[in-house]
Amino acid sequence: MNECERGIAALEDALYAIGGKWKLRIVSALKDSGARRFNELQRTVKGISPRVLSNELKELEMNGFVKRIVHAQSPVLVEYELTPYSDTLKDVLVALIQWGANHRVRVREGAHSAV
Amino acid sequence: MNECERGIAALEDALYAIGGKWKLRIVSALKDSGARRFNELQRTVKGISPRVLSNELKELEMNGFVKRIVHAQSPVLVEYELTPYSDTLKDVLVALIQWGANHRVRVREGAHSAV
DNA sequence: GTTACTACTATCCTTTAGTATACTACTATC
DNA sequence: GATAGTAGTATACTAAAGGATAGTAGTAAC
Repeated sequence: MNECERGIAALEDALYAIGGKWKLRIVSALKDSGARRFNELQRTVKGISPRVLSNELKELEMNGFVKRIVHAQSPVLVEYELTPYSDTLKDVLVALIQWGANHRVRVREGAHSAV
Repeated sequence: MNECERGIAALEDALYAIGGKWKLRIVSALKDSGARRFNELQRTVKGISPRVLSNELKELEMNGFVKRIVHAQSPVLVEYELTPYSDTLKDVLVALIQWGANHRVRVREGAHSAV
């Protein structure tokens, strides 16, 4: 595996971790509101189905972005919250947002702007 | 559309522009070698089918990353090359690669490392 | 004991992404 | 005139992502 291939692999790991329709919306919802329960999240993240929410939370947990906290009293209460590790995404997300916002304007303008 | 939604939209534009299995491999191939013809690219980017290569090149062109140059002599020769605009991806790609490389190590280690 | 909440899982379906491969229209070579 | 290269397109398929909706197991309130 040469340097270029390692770069592509790292890139794909990163894109896989934050890619898809819902992951960043869930992270965003948790960022805004702190710990949330499953059904609360389903109401907050508009349009997501419980199946998809469940899958995405598992992947977010596997990637270390989200912690699942079970409060064992009755009835069982489960909360999801962001980990400190999720903050490491900040720089890369800011870079993506800035580039994306600029790109959006550029494409809207029909790419007439120089360079 | 509030600020958060605009951020998500910008993010999705960015992820869409660089996402998928092939876009960055094509960009990478063009970066390494300068202008390339269609069939050259198909040989360089291992495993891509002509259909997908054709689709991806059209999207890359629409996004302003790639320029399609037709040399009208006979036989017709078509070359694809990166635009200066494609350089604007550099910072965001570097950030993604660094984060992804770190994340890969972290996940391999079973996420035992602090934070 | 019915209703409603908790946190999900299961099943099925549609849509999107990607793969495989044949084919076209043209030019050039042997 | 058969073969091979140019730059793709067309058709048909599989695989992965996501959507819709019903159901489960438990608790609690009315």
